[in-house]
Amino acid sequence: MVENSLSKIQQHLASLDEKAREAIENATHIKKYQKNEYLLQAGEICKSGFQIVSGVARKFYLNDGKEITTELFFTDDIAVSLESYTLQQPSKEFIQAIEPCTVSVTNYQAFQELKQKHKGLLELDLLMTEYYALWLEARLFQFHTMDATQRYMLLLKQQPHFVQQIPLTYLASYLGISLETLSRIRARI
Amino acid sequence: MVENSLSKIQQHLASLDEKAREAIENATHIKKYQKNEYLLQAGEICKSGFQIVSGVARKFYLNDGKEITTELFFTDDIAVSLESYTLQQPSKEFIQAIEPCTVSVTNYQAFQELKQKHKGLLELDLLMTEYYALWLEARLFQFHTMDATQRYMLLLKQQPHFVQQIPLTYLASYLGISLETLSRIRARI
DNA sequence: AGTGGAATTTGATATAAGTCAAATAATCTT
DNA sequence: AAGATTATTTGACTTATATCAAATTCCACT
Repeated sequence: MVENSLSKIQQHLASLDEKAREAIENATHIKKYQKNEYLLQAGEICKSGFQIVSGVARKFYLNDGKEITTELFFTDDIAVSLESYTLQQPSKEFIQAIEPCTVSVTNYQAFQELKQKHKGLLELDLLMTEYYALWLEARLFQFHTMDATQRYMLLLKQQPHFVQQIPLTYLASYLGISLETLSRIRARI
Repeated sequence: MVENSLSKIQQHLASLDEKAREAIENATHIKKYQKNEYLLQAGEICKSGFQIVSGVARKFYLNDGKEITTELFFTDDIAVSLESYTLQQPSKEFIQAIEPCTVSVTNYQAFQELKQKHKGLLELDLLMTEYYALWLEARLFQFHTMDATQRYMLLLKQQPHFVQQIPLTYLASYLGISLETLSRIRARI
C-alpha cells in the first residue's frame, strides 16, 4: 500500500532535526504561477523540486504532437521531472499550472549538498523515491490489468477530487483513454 | 535515458570504500534455485534482495487467477518485490526462476543497518531506486502511447535476448498482450 | 525412435475503444 | 448580454485486440 509508504515519509519528516529543516528552508523560496504557466518546460534542466502549496498542476510530454498527461499535482504533492532532475539533463516533460499555483521551490544543487551534511535528508530522498516507484507500480498495474471503465471507476473512488477539478481532456490523457470514450463512460454510469 | 542512471550506479559502486563492500559481502550468500522454483512467494515478506549471478527469473502476480508477469531478470539484475521489501509487509508478487539460477542473496535487515554505518550504501540504495523508477516510467510510457506491435518491436530492438530466452506466454504477459495476438504479430513480421 | 504433454500457431468471431465529424453545452471576453 | 471560444457529448464507422476453439509443432522422457 502506497499509503503506508506515505506515512513513513511523514514520520521521517516529523523526526528530522531542526538544523536540517532550517537548511532546507534556506534553499527554498515561494513562487506563484498563473493558470497555464509552466513550472518547467521540455528542453530545460529541472533545477528545482516543486512542492504545491495551493492550486493544481500537471506533468505531460508531447508524443507526436499530442500531449500525454502523466501526473496530476495537488496541495503538498511534489512535482519534478525525475529523469531531468536526477540526471540533470534536458527534460522531456513539461510541468504546468492548470489552476493558479503557489509553489514551494527547492533548489536541486542546494539539496544535493544538504544531503551530504544531513543523513536524514538523504534518507528522506530515498523514502520519497520509493514512494514514487510504488505509485508508478500501482499505475502500471492499472494499465496492465484494467480496461478503460475500470480505470476511470478506480480514479473516481480513490481520487474523486481529480474528477471534479481536472478538465476532461487531461483526465482522459492521464487515464490513457480517448476524450470521446471517457465521455461515453461517464454517460453510461 | 535509463542507461545514464545505470552508469551512475556503476560509478558509485566503483568508488565505494573497501569497508562498505566487505560489510555487504558478509550480509550476502549464494543460493541456487532450480527451474520454476520460487525465490519469493506471495504472502511472504521479502526479507532479501536477490541479485542474479546466472540464469533467468521473473516477477509476477495473480490477477483473478491469471499470472501477470511484471519484470524479467537476467545476469546482474536485482530482483525484489519493492512494496514488500521496503515496507516489510506480505508480498503480492512471486519471484520465480524460469531457468536454473544462481543468486546472490542479501539480507534486508543487515543492509538496513549497514546503510546507517556507510553513507555510500545509503546513496547506492537511492541511486538504485531512482533507476527503478526511471525504468517504470519508461514502461508506463510504452503502455500509454504504443500499441501491441510497437511494444513488441521495441522489446525486440532493446532486449533481443528476452525474445530468445523467455517463453512466449511470459513475454506476452509482460507486454500486456494476449498470447494469440503476440503470436500473430510475430508471424506478420 | 515413439509417445504424451506443453507451447505455439491458425481460424472464426466478438467487442472495446479509436477516429472523424458534427452538435451541444459551458465558459470567457468585451 | 451577445458573441466567441473552448469543452463536452453524441453519432457513425473502423480497427486493434481479446476470446474461444482447434490444429499443429515442438520437446522431454522412457
